Amino acid sequence: METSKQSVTRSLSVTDWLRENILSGALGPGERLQEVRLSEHLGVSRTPVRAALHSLAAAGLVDYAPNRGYMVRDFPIPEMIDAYEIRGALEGLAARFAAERGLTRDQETALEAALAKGDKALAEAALLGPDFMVQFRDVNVVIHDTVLEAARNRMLAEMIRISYEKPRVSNRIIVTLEIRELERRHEEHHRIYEAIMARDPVRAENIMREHVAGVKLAMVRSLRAKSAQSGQTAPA
Amino acid sequence: METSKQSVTRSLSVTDWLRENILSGALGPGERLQEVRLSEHLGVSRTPVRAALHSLAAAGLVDYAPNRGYMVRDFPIPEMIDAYEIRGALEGLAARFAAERGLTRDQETALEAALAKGDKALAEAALLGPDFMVQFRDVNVVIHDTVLEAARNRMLAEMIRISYEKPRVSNRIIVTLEIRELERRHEEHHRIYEAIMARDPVRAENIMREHVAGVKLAMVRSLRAKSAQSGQTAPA
DNA sequence: TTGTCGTTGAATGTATACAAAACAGGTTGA
DNA sequence: TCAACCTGTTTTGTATACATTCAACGACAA
Repeated sequence: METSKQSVTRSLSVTDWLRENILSGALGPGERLQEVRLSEHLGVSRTPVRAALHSLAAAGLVDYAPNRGYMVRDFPIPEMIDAYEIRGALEGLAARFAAERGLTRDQETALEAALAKGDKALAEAALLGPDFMVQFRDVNVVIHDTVLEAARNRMLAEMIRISYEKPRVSNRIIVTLEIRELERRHEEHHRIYEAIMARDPVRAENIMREHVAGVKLAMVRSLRAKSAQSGQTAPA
Repeated sequence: METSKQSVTRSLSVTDWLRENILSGALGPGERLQEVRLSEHLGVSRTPVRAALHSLAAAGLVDYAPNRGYMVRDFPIPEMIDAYEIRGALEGLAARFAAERGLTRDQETALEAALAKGDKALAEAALLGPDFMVQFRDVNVVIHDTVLEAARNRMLAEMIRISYEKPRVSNRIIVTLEIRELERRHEEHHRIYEAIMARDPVRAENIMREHVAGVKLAMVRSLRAKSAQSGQTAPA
C-alpha cells in the first residue's frame, strides 16, 4: 500500500487510497477501475478492492454498471459550480440550525479562538509567508466544522461531507490568493458567529449562504484564469 | 429471496430487500445485521450480503464499525423532521435550477399532464374512493421528479434521493388525509410550474421550499396524532 | 460492403475456506 | 469480593477458485 497511514482494515485503506487519487486527479474521469489490476497494483486480493469500489460508488465518486464494473465518474465543471450552490444551501441550513439550537461552551470557545487566529494571521500576512495560507485554511476548517457540529444533525453533516468530497469543491482548499478577498471572507465568519450567538436563524442562514456564494465566485474566476492559461497553449 | 422482482445481480437484490425492510420498519433501529444469519435467511452466500451492507452503510441506512459489523441505524424523530428542511432546501434549489435552465418540451408536457390529472382527481375525490390517494401520489411523484430532472444536476438528484430514502420522509407517501390540505398542496404545484415557466428562479425556489415545509408540518401533525394514540396504550 | 451470428476472452459475480479480531465465560490471583 | 487474564466461541476480514455475463472479434452469407 502506498499510503502512509494504515487503516484498521485493508478495505478502508483501499477506499482511502482510491478516494485520494480520484480527488487529486491522479485517476481521471472515465478511467476504468478493474478489480484485478487494482488488487495487483496495491498488493491485496480482489475482496477489499471490491468493497472499496462499492463504497465509492455509493459516495458518488465512481460509476457502476452491473457486470461491467467501475469507472471514475465525470465531474463536469458546470456541475462542480452547482455544487457550491448545494454546499451553500446545506451550510446555510447548518448555520440556521446552530442559531436555533445554540452553541455549547466548547463550540463557542473553539469559534472565538478560530476567529482570533484568523484576525492575527490576516494582520501578519506579510511576514507569515507561505505559512499564512496553511493557518487560514485551518481557521476555515475549524469554523465550518464547528458550525456543522452545532447544527446537531447527522444527516446534514453527511450530505455536506459528500458535497465536499468532489474534485475542486473542498473547503480544505482556499481558491483565492488575494488578501482583500480573504479579509472579506473572514469578516463574514465574524458575522456568522454573531448571528448564531444572537440566536438569529434567518440571518445566520443568509450570511452563510452568501459566504459560500463568495467562495463560488472566487472559484469560477480561478477556473476562468486557468482555462485562459491553458487556452494559450492548447486552444483546441 | 422473498422479494418479487429479481435484480440483475444477487447483490442488488439483497440491497433492495434490506432497504425495503429497513424503510418499512420490519428491521428496527439497533437491530444487528449479521452476515451469516442474513445469508442463510436469504439463501445466498455471504458475498452479496456484504456488498449490500456496504452500500447501505454508504447510503446512511446502517451503521458500520470495523470488525464489529452492521446494525440498523437509529432515525430519531427530530432528525427526520430536520430531513424535511434539508429536502426543502435541496428541492428549492432544484426548482431554481429548473427555472434558470428551462424545461424541455417533454418535461413541459409531463408537468401539464400531471397537473391536469391532479385537478381531475381532486374534483372527483369523493367518487374515486381509495384510488384517489394512489392517483394523487403518482401526480406528486411525477411533478417532483420532473422538476428534479429539469434541474440537470446529477449530484443534486442523488442527494435528494438520499434524503428520501429514510423512514417517514418519502414523497411517495402522502401523510395528510385532509382534502383541504391536498388542494393547497396541489395549488402550490401549479404555482411552482408557473414560476418555472416564467423563468423566475427566486420565486420557484421560495414556493418549492414553502411547499415542502407544508408537507413537514402535516407530517409533524400526523406524528403528534400517532404519539397521542400510542400514549394512551403505553404512557411510558 | 454490410449485417448477423457464433466464438472467444476478459471482466465481474458468487461461493467458500481460512485468518484474525472481538466478545463472553470462567478461572486464578490478590 | 473484585479485578485481571486466559480461553473458547462467534463474527467479521481476506484470499481464492469457480461460474456467469458481456463485449469484441471474425467468419459467413446476403
